[in-house]
This record gives sequence, C-alpha cells and structure tokens, in this order.
Amino acid sequence: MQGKSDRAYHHGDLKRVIIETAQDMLREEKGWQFTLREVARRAGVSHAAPYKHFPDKSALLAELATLGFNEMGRQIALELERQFRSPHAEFIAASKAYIRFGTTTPSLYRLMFSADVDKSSFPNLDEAGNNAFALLLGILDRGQKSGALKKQPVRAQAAAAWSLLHGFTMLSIDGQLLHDKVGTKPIDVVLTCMLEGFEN
Amino acid sequence: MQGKSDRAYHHGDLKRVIIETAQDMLREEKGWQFTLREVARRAGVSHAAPYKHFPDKSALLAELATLGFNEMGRQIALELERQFRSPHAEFIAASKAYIRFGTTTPSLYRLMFSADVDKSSFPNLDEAGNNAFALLLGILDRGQKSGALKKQPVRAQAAAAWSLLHGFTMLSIDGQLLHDKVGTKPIDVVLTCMLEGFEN
DNA sequence: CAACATATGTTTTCACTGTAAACATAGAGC
DNA sequence: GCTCTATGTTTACAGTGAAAACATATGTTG
Repeated sequence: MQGKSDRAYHHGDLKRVIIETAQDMLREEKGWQFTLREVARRAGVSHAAPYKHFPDKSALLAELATLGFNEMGRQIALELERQFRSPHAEFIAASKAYIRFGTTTPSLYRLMFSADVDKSSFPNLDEAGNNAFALLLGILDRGQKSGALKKQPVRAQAAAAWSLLHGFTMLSIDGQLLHDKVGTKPIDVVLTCMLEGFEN
Repeated sequence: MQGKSDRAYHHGDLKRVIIETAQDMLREEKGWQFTLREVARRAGVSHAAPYKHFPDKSALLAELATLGFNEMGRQIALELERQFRSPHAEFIAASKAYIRFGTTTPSLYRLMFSADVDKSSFPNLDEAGNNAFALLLGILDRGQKSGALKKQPVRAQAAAAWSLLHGFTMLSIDGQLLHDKVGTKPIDVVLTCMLEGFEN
C-alpha cells in the first residue's frame, strides 16, 4: 500500500478525494452542474476513475446529499446539547441551526431536496433525512409532554414546523426574503408566528 | 404569411410551439433535463431553430418559470373571486390553491424556484414572482384591517405564510409528507397552526 | 413593383459531456 | 511466487449546447 504518494497508479484514497473535491465544487459554484470530468481533473486522475467508485453522477450527488443530511443533523444535535430555559427556546435554537445550515451551504441544501437525487433509489439518503426529521419530532414531543405546546398529533405538528423551516430556508437562499420585500429580521417574526400557533 | 402550413420554411409560430413543447416535456419528465434538441425534434424543426427565439436554454427555462408564476397567480386570483365568510376562510382557500398548483405541476413549480433560473437575469421572472406575492400581501392586509389578524408588519407575516406554503408544497412534491411519516391531512393541521399564530 | 434588409429557418462544426469497453497494474490471499 | 481482484488508464461513441455560415421568406422602402 503506497498510500498518498504523488504518482501512484493506485491512488489509495480516491473515493474520499472525489467526494471532497465535489463538495468543494458544490460550494464554489451555485449548483451541481459541475462535471464528473472536472472533478476527476481536479483530483488528478483520469476521467473514468470516478466510475470505479460511483456508478454514475447521480450516485455521487446522492452521496453528497446523504453527507449533507448527516452534517445538518450533527449541527442541530450539537445545538441541542445546551441547556434551555424552555421548550420554546429549544425550538428556536434548533430552528436557527437548521436555517443557518441551509443558508450557509445553499447549494448543498438545495441538492438535498432536489429531484436530481432520488430518495427511493438511495436508501441511505432517505434514512439520513429521516434521522434529521426525528430530531424535530423529539423537540416537539418534549414540548408537548412539558405542557408548553398544544397536544396535537406530533407528526402533523412536525410537518408544519418542517414546512416553515424548509420554506424559509429555500426562500432565503433564493434571495426572496430581502429587506425591502419583507422587512427586517423575518426569521424571528416567522418563528414566533409558528410558535404562537403551537403554544397553549 | 403562410402560417401553419406543414412545410413552410418559416414556421410562423415557432416560439409558441417551442414553449408549448417544452411545457409538455416538463410535465412528462420529472425535471427540466430535457434537451433543446429534443424540443426542436418534437417541434419538427432543426436543432438550431430554437436559438432564434431564445439565446440559450436557461432563457427558455426562465420563460417557462415566468409563465408558471403568471398561471399560479391566475389560479389564486380566480379562487379569490369567491365570497368568503371570513379572512380566515379566504386565507385557507388561497393557500390550498397555491398548494394545489404546486403539487399538480411539480416540475414547473420546482423550476420556478430553482437556481437554474436566475431571477436577477430575467426581470420578467422576478416581476411575475412579485405579482404572486402581492396577492398574499393583499389577503393578509385585509385580514389585519378587518381585525381578524394580529397587526404585525404585513410583509413579515407574509414571509411566514409564504415560507409555510412553499415549504409544504416542496415537501409534498418530494413525497416527504406521506401518511406514515406525518399523519393524515397534514395540510389542514399545518394551515391551522399558522393561522392560530396569526389570529387575535 | 423591384430590391434589399431583417427575421427566421437550416446545415455544419466545435468542444465537451456521461458512460461503456478494453486494457494495465498494484496489492491481497493463496 | 502466482493469480485474483480492486482500482486505475486509454480509447471510443453518441449526444449535447452553442456558434458560424448559409438560405429563404417577409415587409419595407425607393
């Protein structure tokens, strides 16, 4: 195993490098129109090499999306480790972490919800998404049990919360929630509206 | 002007035909990966002909998105012509029309909010989107003036409502709000949640 | 009404893409 | 040490968006 030597016929760690290169390009450009060949070029391998690790481009995109859901979950979970004075505060904190993830890595976030990655073809992706959703369910469930939130079917409540967060994030990425259109600090207003609908 | 004769060198109405063909393909496939050449083939013209009407593919997509916003606005406006017992009912009706448009023409709806159509490059597109947003502003404004809704900055309230609708629509299209994940009739729960946050 | 400018078509050409197939080589297990 | 397999490379192909050169209607103008 020659490892990372510069001119090894067998790269040794190509899959990781391909993923990281693709992640870079996803950040640099504003979408996932980057070509597999360009990824290969930047990784310093032949244009066919990536196909030894991913059957096609959509498989690579699915991998990026899966990693994205995992990372998003990690960031939200990290936020949730803090102590909160109330379920209200916990919900706000998690929501802001969600929105921050989306607006900080817009192309990735978009990719995660794009029709170009088919969840039914990539079970890992579907699972990663569900794990993130479970965090939201947990927050609302705790809120209901504490009496702070209305007792509603928690999954329906979660659908509402997720819809709001997803919509807000997407519109923000889109630049549709700029000041002159929507006023200042829409994030707080928006989250407050939702919570007032939730709370007792 | 030979008009629609089958074998005219000058088609006479190509732009419209190209748009309609592209609209068809947008409905048939699940995205806008269709090629300009395929559009041309189906329209029965050479593969370069579309370039006489659209500088590039993104311009055609922008046109489709613009028409989409206009059509969505039309459908919502049509719904609003009815008489409503309350601002509440009016909001619900408009929301359902919005969501229906999105879930009925998912690819088009996705395109309208895709990064592949750059609003800053296509002023018409931006304007069409703003017109649709204005409908929402009107509903909330009337609701506030009637005393049914809280007096909040109406644009911020609209941001919240739009976020919820957009998120719900996108997640529905994505198949993320299916029964086992989220319960029955999430649409009603979701809209109710939001409205309870809005109302006095 | 003839001539021409322009709008709208077609053909040809190009660089590039995703992907498949054939081939090469390094490392792992026998 | 030999072979198998995983992981590379090279070569090949059909198809793409787009530009350029060319063709033909159409409508304007003398």
